[in-house]
Amino acid sequence: MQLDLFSQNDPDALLAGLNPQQREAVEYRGRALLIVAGAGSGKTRVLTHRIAHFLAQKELWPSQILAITFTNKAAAEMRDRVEQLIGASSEGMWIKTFHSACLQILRREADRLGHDSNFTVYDTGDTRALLKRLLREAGAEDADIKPQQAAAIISNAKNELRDAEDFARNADRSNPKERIVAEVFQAYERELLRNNAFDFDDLISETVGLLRAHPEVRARYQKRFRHLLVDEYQDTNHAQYALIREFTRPLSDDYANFDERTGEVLPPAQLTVVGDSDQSIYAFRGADIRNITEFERDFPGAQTILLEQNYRSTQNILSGANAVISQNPYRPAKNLWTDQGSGELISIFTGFDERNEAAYVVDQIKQLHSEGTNYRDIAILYRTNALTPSLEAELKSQLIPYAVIGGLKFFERREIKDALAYLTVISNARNDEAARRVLNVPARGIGEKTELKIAQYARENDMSFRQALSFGGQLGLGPKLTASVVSFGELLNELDALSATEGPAEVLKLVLERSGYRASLEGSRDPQDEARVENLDALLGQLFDWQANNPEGTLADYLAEITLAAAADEIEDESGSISLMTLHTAKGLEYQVVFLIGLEQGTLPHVRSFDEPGGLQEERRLMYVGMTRAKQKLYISHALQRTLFGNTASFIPSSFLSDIPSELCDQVGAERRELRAASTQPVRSSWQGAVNTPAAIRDNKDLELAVGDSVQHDSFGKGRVIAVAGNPPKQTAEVRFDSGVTKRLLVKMAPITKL
DNA sequence: GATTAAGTAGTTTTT
DNA sequence: CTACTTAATC
Repeated sequence: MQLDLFSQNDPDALLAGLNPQQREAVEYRGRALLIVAGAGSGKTRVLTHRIAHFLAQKELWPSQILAITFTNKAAAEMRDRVEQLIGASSEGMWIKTFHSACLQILRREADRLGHDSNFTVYDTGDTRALLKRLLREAGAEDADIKPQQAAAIISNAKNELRDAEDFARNADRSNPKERIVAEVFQAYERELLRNNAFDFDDLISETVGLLRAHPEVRARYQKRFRHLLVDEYQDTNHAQYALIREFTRPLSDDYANFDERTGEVLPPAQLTVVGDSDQSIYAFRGADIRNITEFERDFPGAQTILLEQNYRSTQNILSGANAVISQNPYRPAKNLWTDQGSGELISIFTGFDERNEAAYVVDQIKQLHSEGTNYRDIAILYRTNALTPSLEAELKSQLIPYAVIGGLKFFERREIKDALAYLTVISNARNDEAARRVLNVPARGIGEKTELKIAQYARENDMSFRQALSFGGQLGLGPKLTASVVSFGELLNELDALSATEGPAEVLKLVLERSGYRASLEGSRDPQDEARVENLDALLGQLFDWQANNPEGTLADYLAEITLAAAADEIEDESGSISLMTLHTAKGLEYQVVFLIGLEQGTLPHVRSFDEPGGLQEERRLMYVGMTRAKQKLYISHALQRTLFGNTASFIPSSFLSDIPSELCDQVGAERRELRAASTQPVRSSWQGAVNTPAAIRDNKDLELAVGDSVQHDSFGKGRVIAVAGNPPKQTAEVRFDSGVTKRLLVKMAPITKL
């Protein structure tokens, strides 16, 4: 405590231990500062020290600072570190993601946009479901537009700050696809408003619209936030860029803010951004790399400071990553270095297939663990979520604790979405989507026909779906159905009333009981429903925890928080598990040991990137991000064949692999050169050590071969069986390959197919 | 209108 | 391979 007070009173103490560039970045004062921070160069340290320095110098109060991070987890960490530095609470300081900062502003200002402050935030699933209905109603079947496509088009438009009218004006009317999207876009906006909802992209774009349309609101927030700090600036899209501008552009004289003591006109808020164009990996989401490359033009007089010393990785890892990223054209020269020494070589493993690759990875993990590495310091990273099953199977069989971060989410399960839909319609009576979702959950005998009648009645009488339930008697339904509809409406009203006095967790508990949902699952014969009850209990437990941490939190707060949660937010620092996640999720994180798997042409770089302009460069940046997550040891692996979505295909090693200088690598498994030539027996000798579970090896089942049969071998190519010996399962076949070599192969296990 | 069966289409990355 | 839609039957 004594020390904390000391540092608070002594801004210079905040500079101790920083390198000259970091120190400059902390001390710089001016309208705009760009910190170009290479991977692992201590940017969080610089940001937190800069904030603490402002506070220690008494230049700013905590409440005058707005810091934007990429995930809630990063925000929490930044808050912790600032508080440690200043030895006091950072109360009033906003450290949030773009989305949660905008959420808070919109909650406050919702009425200006025709929404209530308890509006619902639609996630991608909600958006897709709504668009699906609208597309159907617009008769888009023959136009062949999938909800996902429409969602992507609309999302892109919003990220460019183009609204539905704008889109319709510029749409190509002769193109039926575009005409329908334009039409559906407008209907979608109407529905969002009617449902008292915003989607992900609205949170940003509507806030920008709000600040532009209401100068007095903009002036108010500009007066409040005197300094804006933005992390991961290279991944901002146009809407986010525009938002930053609204916070930092001068106000007109009519709305100018004044310093209350001196009467001086207050200048606009100052801006600090941190980023690294080499780590820009969200172009698909509209991130515009020009935001960072043209920063100095956008903010005249801006200062740029480069952080090039890396404190995270060994020189070998760094050199490897530099070698890969330097293949990218139009890249500002950067020279990341470390004084930590060369460290271990990068291990590169060639697996026969994905199971063999998984076996190798898990084998290494077991060894690392036995040598004292904690599980939590190990991560396995991959390009796509589809690569996890083989890893999970192997980790499970070897009893290694692991956590898949992101991927198929808990909150996407049907029963969870049902329960949340109940909470949504209770918290936001205008939300028809949620009401319709649970109309017949559990089964109440209310089907599609009745649902349409209710919806129609609601539309004709200009009321919400939920309100219309009370008028069930006027729909011309049978007595049984009418009672069912009306009592469902009463159930929602009753739960709504309870939510005024009870906390969100109690409400959920009552929802599950009084709706009969829990009872119906418990009484079901379907074995899946047993797991569903457990999941609901897990949700309930989680909500009770949340309520304990957020005693003032409302249902709307809870629902928004879980829709805005990022994958990385799931990571528990105290866990004793290794972490599995995509390269995207891994951004900003670091681990002692990193396994980068699936380094094949088509996986990383991904096939879908091949025909996108700049796609390959973005893939290379992903590779760079992945490699630079490793502190001590980096393993990279690829498989010669992989079974994805049911079919098996051969893959050649990623072109990124050959960009890594061979003197930095320790080639485990077959030599790359030889594999390409397919001239030696590649795998057997090399991966033997890694495989300790025969089950993980390929199994040809009851393949029968006879002399004269033609076979295709994954490494050796085509060949002809010249002899067969022994009996299954140890039967061997002697095969003469077209290349001239003759091999004896175990029929059951060899990577061969009969032609 | 519910339940089950068969068929079909789709599979990057995410706030 | 699976998740989802459609079709057929109770």
